[in-house]
Amino acid sequence: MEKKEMLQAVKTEDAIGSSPFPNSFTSNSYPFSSVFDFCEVEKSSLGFMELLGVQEFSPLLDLPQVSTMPSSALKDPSETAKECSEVLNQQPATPNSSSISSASSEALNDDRHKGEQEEQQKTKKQLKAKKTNQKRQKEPRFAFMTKSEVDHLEDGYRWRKYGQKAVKNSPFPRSYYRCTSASCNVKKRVERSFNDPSIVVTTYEGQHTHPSPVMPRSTLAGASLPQGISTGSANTFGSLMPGNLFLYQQRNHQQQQQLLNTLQSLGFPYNDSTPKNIAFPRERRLRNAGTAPAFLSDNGLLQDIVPSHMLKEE
DNA sequence: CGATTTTGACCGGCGC
DNA sequence: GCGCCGGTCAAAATCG
Repeated sequence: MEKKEMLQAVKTEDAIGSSPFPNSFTSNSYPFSSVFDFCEVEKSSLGFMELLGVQEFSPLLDLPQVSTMPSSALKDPSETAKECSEVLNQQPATPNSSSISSASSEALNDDRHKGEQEEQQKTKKQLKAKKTNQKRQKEPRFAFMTKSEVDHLEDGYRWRKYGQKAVKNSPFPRSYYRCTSASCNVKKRVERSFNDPSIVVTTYEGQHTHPSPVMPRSTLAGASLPQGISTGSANTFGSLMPGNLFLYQQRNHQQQQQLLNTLQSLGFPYNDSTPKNIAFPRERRLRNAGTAPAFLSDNGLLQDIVPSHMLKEE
């Protein structure tokens, strides 16, 4: 019911100002009017998982040289939506994009020499500093809000959890995941809204450097991209969308179509000819055990939307 | 037994 | 400088 309200609450006035979109998202093909544009997709109470909103943000981080970033302007608005403050927080690139931190940390360690340990720590820190510096600056991030019983939504990629932290002012922890594929450093944060525990906020960071292991090649990864959207970014989207859309189509053909239209209007790389045969490894069982009937066991409504040859294809 | 999760420690950034 | 906080590491535990 109140989803609309919530989304509006989350939607901030342009905290990032007139920031350009990432290189890969031109204004033509990706018609978000501001960084925090949302699509309200559906407010049915049917689903256990609903796509509530979509954010694309941190475009500034994609700029090649981000040396003079007014961090104050990028700091999260903090008032608008506490439950999403983390998502909105831009954390843009340290003001100095080079390697200052690593140098200083080395200096700090100088007096306490512990032989090997020190060296290890040094290298660790250097690595970490480099890593974080690079990542923080470059990776575009996308936040999705879904209504779901499960925290970690299946999106076609394999993730390894590498951390969990308590979220301030929230009883729900935030989990940190990393794509298990070697050389792919896409990250994902998952947390529950503290206002509405049924809502899961998933934040993706980075671009997959490989096709989804679950939906190999012809699915969403660049297959039907509007002009100007790179496959890299599209992968980030594409990897994410199917899970949500899939549930929709289980529910109602019309709703599914409506969702597709909405997403299309937002420039999502998704259209009718996009195959939607997605495998659901784990959560599938959970869903089936819960409110969902056995709709996931076959193509079901899938056939209403997807041309049959698509379903066969893989 | 390898892959994944858990969890406390650690680090850097930031505000005061 | 200090403390808080978000994010990450990595050893131990757990899972399949």
